[in-house]
Amino acid sequence: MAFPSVNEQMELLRRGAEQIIPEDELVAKLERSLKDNRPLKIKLGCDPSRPDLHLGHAVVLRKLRHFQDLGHQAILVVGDFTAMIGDPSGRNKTRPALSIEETRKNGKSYYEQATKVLSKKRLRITYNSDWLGKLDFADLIKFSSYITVARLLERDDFAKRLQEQTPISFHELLYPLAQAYDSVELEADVELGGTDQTFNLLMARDLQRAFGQEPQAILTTPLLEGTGGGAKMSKSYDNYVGLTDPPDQMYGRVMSIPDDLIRPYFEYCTDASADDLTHIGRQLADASVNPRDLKRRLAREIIALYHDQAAADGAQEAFDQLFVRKELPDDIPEYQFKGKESFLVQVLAEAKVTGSNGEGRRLISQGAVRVNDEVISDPNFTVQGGQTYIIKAGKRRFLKIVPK
RNA sequence: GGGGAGAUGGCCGAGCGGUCAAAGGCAGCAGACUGUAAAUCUGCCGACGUAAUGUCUACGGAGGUUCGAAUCCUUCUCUCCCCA
Repeated sequence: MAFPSVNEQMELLRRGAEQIIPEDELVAKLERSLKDNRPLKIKLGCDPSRPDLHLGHAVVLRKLRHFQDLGHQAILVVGDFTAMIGDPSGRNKTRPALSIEETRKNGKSYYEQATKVLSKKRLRITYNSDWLGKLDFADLIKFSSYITVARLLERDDFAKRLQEQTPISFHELLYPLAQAYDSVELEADVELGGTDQTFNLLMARDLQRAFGQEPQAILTTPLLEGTGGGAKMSKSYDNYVGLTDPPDQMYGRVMSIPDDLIRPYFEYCTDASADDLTHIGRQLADASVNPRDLKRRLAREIIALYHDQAAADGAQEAFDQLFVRKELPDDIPEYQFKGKESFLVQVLAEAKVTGSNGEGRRLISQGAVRVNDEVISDPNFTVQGGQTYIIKAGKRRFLKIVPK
C-alpha cells in the first residue's frame, strides 16, 4: 500500500496528541518508511488485569488506529507477565495475581473491545510473558545495569511518592524496565501511551539505545477526564463510559459531563475534524448554541461509533422521555412481591433499588419517591399483596411491584 | 543495627479519655432551579429502627487499663523519617 505523504501523515498524527518526543525523529522514521515502502511498528501496551475498556482507553487506541489507517503495523502488547506477578502497590489491597489462563482470557476480551476502535488488519497481538518469562536473574541484573537509580527516581510519581513519604516497592521500579524491554524485543519504531506513561516510554528509548537499536519515537495522548470532571476517567471512580456499555447508558453518562468537557470530548472521542472543533469551540464561547445541544450531538456521535446511528437515535429518545419529559421508561424492572403487606422501604431494599432501608427512608423524606406518580411522604408506606405499584425513586430508579 | 513518627469512613484528612457514627474537603444521592443526569443553591450521606437521650457494627490486628477508649498501655502486622 502506498503511504500518504509525510506531511499528511503528521497532520493526522498530531491531532489529539499531547506530545511527540522527539518530533523530528518521528518525521525521519516516516520519511524512511515512505522511501523504503516499509510500515513502521507501532507499539501499544495494555494491562490485562482490567479488561474493561472505556473512552479513556479509546483515546490512545484511536491514535493507534490512525497509524493503521496510514498503513503502519500496530502491535498490541498484552502485559500478561506483570499481571501474573500482581502489583501490590496501593498498600492494603494486594491485587490478586492473575493466572496465565485469566490473562489470556482478559487479553482476548481486550482484543474484542479494542477492535471496536482498531482495524483487524495490520494488527498483531503479543503477550510479553513470551519473552519476559524467559529472562533469568542474570539477564535482569544485566539490563538493570543500563539504568541508574537516579534516572528511575526522576519519574514524577516516584519523586512525588518519595517526597510524600508513601511507599515505593522495589518491583515497581522494575516495571518500567520490563516495559522498556518489550520495545527492545519488538524493535518498536513508535510507542503510544497516555501522558502518565511518558516516563516508561522514555525508558524504552534508553534501553533500546543500550541494545544498539534506534530508539523509538513516542507519542502520548492526554488522559481523558471522567464524566464528573476533574479526575481521569477510571473504572474505580465510576466516572467512565465503557466501550461496550449499552446505548442508553452511554447517552446518559455523556450527558452528565460538565460543559467544559464538551470540546475535549469531541476532540479525543469523536472523528470531528479540526474545522468542526474550532466551530464547536466558537459556539461554546459565544453562547450562540445551547451547550446542551452540542452535548446531545456528542453523545449521539459517540454511540454511533460504538453501536450505530439507530442506537444513537434510540438512546436520545429514551433520554428525552425519561429526563426531559419526565415520563416513565419503557422497560421498568419488575419485582414480584409475594407477602401480604410490607414496608415499601423494605421492598425497595430487597429489590436492590436502594442499598438499605435507611436509604429508602431518606429518599422518602426528601420527597424523591413516587408511588403511581404520587409523591409520598410517609416513610412507613406499606405495599399490599395483590396490587401493582409503579415506584419512582429519585430520577432514574424505577420499580414495578407486581403480585406473585 | 540504633532512634523517632504513623496506620481513621469510597478517597483525602481532622480528632488524641466521655458531649465521636467521628470536623472539613472530594466523590455519591436527593430536592429546587435550569439548558441536560452542566453550573448554582439546599439537604442527605454505617446498619437496624415509626422514632428516641435506643440497639449493633466501625477509627490496622489481638489483648489490657478504665464506670467509659479512635484517643492510654502491651503485643503483632504494615509504612515513613533520621542515624549507622
